[in-house]
Amino acid sequence: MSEKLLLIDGNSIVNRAFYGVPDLTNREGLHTNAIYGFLNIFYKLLEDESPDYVLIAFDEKAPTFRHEMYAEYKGTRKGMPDELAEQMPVLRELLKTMEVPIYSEAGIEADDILGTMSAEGSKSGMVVTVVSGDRDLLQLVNDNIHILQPKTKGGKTEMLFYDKSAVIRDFSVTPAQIIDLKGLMGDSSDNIPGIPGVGEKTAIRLLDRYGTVEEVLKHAEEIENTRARNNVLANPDLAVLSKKLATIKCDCKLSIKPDSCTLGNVWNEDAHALIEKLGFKSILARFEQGIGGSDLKLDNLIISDSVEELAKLLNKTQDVIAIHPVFCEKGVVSDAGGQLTLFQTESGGGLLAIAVAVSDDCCGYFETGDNCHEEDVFGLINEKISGGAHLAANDLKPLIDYFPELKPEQCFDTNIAAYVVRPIDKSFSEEDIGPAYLGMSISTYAQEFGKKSASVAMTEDHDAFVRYSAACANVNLRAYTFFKKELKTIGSDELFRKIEMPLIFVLHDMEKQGILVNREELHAYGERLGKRIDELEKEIYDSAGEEFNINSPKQLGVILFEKKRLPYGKKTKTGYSTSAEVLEKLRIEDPIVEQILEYRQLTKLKSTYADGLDAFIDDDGRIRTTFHQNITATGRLSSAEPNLQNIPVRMELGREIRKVFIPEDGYTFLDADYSQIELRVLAHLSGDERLIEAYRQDADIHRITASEVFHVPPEEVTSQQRRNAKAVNFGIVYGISGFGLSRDLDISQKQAKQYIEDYFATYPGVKAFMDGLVASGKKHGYVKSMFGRRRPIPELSSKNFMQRQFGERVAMNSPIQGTAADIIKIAMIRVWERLRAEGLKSRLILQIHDELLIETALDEVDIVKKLLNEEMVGACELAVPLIADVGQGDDWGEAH
DNA sequence: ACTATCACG
DNA sequence: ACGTACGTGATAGTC
Repeated sequence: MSEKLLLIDGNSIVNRAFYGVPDLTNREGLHTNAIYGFLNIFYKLLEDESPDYVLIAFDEKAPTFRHEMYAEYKGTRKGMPDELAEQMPVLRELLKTMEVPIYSEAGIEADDILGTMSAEGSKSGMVVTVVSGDRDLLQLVNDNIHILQPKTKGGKTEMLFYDKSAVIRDFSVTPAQIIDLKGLMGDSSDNIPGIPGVGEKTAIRLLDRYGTVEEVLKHAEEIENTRARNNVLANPDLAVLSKKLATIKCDCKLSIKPDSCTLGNVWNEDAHALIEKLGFKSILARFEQGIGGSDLKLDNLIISDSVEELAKLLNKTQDVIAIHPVFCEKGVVSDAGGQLTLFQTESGGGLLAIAVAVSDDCCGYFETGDNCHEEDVFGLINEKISGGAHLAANDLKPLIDYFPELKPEQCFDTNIAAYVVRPIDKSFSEEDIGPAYLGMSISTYAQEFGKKSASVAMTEDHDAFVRYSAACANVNLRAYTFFKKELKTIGSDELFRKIEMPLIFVLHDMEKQGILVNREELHAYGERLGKRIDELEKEIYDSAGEEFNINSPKQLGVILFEKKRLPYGKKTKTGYSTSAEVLEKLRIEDPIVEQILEYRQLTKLKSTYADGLDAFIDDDGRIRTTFHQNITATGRLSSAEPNLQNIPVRMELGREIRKVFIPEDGYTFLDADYSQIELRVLAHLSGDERLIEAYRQDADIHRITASEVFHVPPEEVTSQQRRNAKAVNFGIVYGISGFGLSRDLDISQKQAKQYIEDYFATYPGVKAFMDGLVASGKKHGYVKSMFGRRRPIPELSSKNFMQRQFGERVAMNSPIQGTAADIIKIAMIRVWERLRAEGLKSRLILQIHDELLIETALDEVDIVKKLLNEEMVGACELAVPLIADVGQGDDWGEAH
């Protein structure tokens, strides 16, 4: 294996870190966000690349230029903001302390250092990776040199890998031609002029034909396109100059060589002290691991296949048991325990093994087998649970059936605890929690075992598997202690204990119940759609004059906007927008538009609902969704596989599908939804007197709003005005913006702004409340719901105007949406508990954000109707009445 | 794996 | 001058 050289463009990466990481300061007031971001990227690179040699190149402070005589072109480079500038010397000092080789030299640009080092490294047989966000660097790529380009994807930084073919793929020129490309088209961000009038398209075409700038100039007279020819002929010197400016020097005289760039002890004590001073808690955690070695004292790990050993371990605590169970995938043949067994139990798979932690130095790993049956394992744990022990695990919902005596008060789901603490994160498993909160990093499952299933990993990499499982149990135990305190500190303790933990049982039960579907009816519906779709397809091909894929926005765009020359409204990144919003406006232009709109609607219904749902019907005719309790940033639930929270209702044809959701024999449906819960929550939270009074009067809130905003008496409000007012009310809840409202109502922004102003003039309490939320969000970095549910909003401190604007809307919306989510969760728990306590057969089966569906036994209709209404209305005391409308029917459509 | 579109609250 | 309504999930097409 050849040796690896990692070269990092310090300035480029620091820059990205600065703009990508929200503002941070340490206790002395020094800005630290760029340093923090840089370190994280650097550690990740070390892990991913495991290089033999490393060098970080910086520009010297005084800007110097590759070609002094052309300084005028590069001289307009913007200086960095002070908040970043003050971090540069600190970062360099830190890197030196970390014994990381860095290099900069007056008169030499970082680019040229990177170019020279990569050339030398490549020459001496190393594989070179250059990390930079600067596209110029792509010219260095050859068989031994590639580039990693950081790219921000939804908050996370990913690295784009560039070898020769990737460069050609993305830029249509070879790496060597990058400088020619810049020579022709220039680069405004780098102040390279290029030839005026020559853009990317022309430049690529010319290079494809002639290869280099020099050849293009030589053959300038031959260029067919007149405009391009004249442009080239007018400015040949600029092209030569630009190419020169873009060319990175690979033969600088540097005082180091690639093979002297060895990494020292990154984790030394001085570096630790510096990082402590910078206040990077999560990085300190890495240090402890780097300096102190393993977190898990594996000497104390009991590895056993005997149930007696498990009993012994469990007897060491009365307090809390942390577990990490490992199940076999459904229907997989496994040779766990030495023999071939086919596992296929109700819950998806049999228990293969379980790791148990009862105290920090007392942890066990047990595999099931002849000496340790699954029932014994759960039996022993259940004994402790009956004795009052608490159970800590990551994702408890799938385990509920194994612990019949378990009470919500004994539950500690570490996954949901982490979600409550920071709901904007994407994953909350043990391997996320360990590094993020507990200062320990366990290697991830994917790193250790790739895509292997649990049963395969367990047999093929047994030692690693034991270590991993035990580490997870250990994380759950530590997380129990940590989050218990943390939840109290942030005021989310009750929310967690009184709402989220009990809800696990409710959701588990709802998922298990499922909802009955009339299969025949669903098929008939699908066929009906299919027939009409076939007809429409023919009509559309007819109108288009050719056959094409109607489902392809790209092909459809060509037909509509190129062939038929319809006026296109919006464009997307990739082409014309063909969204319903755009098509609606083209209805009158051509009959094909109408046909496409109908086609779209029907294919959506058929693929997602008719055919899509059919695939989820279980043998007993019921569909079982999964309710996710840890997805949304606001505290709402989500539903997946299938999603039963987005079954059509707004359009008649779509609504028909609700007829196939039916109660079983002897049952009927009761469905209740909150009336305008979010606006009522807003009335309560804002304390706006007028809004509160309106609701107390049981007034038609949209009519009242219309009356105020459009300055007409309530009785003279037209239906159009009422509709518009409704949109304004929605807008308020979403965190209003003039643009959003104007687009929704198809009115001018000016008019929309006026509506908003009039609204706020009418309800000054709402205005004050919203302003307060934004201010508080900016001050604390988060906002809160009525029940203590936090939503961090890092966007509020973004330097990007749009991001910040988004953060403000989120600050206004989240407490409202979050409180509504809290309230219905409380109602769900109470309804579920009462159904149980009163020994009723009826069961809660769905939640759709503000709606609950109960499959109700016919002889229980009256009592459940009453109970459902009582618990929804009484879930929480607000300054305004909370109202739920209950309906009954023999299918979902009818009940709703 | 990403984008566009569209279903819901 | 920016280019935006809040929160989700599924599908099909394209890369």
